[in-house]
Amino acid sequence: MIKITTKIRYAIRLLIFLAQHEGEMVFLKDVSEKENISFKYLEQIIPYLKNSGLILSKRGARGGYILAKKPSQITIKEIVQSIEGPIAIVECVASPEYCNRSNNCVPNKLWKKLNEQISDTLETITLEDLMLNRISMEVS
Amino acid sequence: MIKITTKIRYAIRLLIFLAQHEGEMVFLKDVSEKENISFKYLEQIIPYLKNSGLILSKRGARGGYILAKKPSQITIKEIVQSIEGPIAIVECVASPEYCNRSNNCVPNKLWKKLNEQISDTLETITLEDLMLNRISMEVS
DNA sequence: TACTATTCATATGGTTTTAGTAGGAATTGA
DNA sequence: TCAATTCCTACTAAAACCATATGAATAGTA
Repeated sequence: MIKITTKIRYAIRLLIFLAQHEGEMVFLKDVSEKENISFKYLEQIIPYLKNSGLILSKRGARGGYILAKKPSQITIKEIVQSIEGPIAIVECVASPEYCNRSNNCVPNKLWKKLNEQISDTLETITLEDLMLNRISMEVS
Repeated sequence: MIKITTKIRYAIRLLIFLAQHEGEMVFLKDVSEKENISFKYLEQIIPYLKNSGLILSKRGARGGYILAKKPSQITIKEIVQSIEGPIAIVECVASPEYCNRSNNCVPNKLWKKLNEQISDTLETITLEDLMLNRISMEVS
């Protein structure tokens, strides 16, 4: 049903690593080794984060990556969306024209609610929150 | 990331159909035609719902299906779980032994929170709520 | 200049999941 | 006996997922 892909999980761990080394240029090689994630796979994740303006890069020897914003200004939602585009647990919540049943579809409201809830939760949590272990388990 | 499969969506529509014909034996053929869902695919979804005690069946001519409980006593969570088992957006929230990082894993708490939130939401909504369009969009 | 370390770009491949289709056996009512 | 229905199981095409592989481009440094 509802699975978080490795791409997203790796992206978050990568960004947390960058956050923990704020100010320094970080080599992907180091992230790969310390976090034990395939270097080549990480390389494929990077472009999404760059295109969304979450990280900056520098090429060549002594190059690397660095956060483009402060950890407190990067939400989990941004990270997810940078990789997978708009959050849509079913097609029709993002594109009503996708399904002609949309108008009088009984379950539609359920999916919309769930979608908003997930979206809201991911939006309220930032990289900084993760770093500082500042996640309350209470339902907000 | 987080997609609702057709199996789950079809199951819910099937059950709503049964709920709308409470008391009658319903032919799968009718559900298939009225809801415009592949008959053969629906047939494959049925066993999950039967095994979870959500529906009862009668074989042979003039057989069919009927809800095993009142719509107010069937939660969306039950339906989802009947098809996909425990709700776990990442393996480690259901089976901590799955990943040895679990102990000091920074994102873990995020996934746990999101998982619980989804699980809670699905648990509070019943088939009856869907039928009566009784889904509030406010975040509870 | 040559070398090395790094990012960047693109192609390829194996496995699993998804979303069905298909055929026929078993059961039951008329 | 027949027709209508559920039940059971096998098969398949396409997509998604999770990588691996190769090499080009870039930049610092000796």
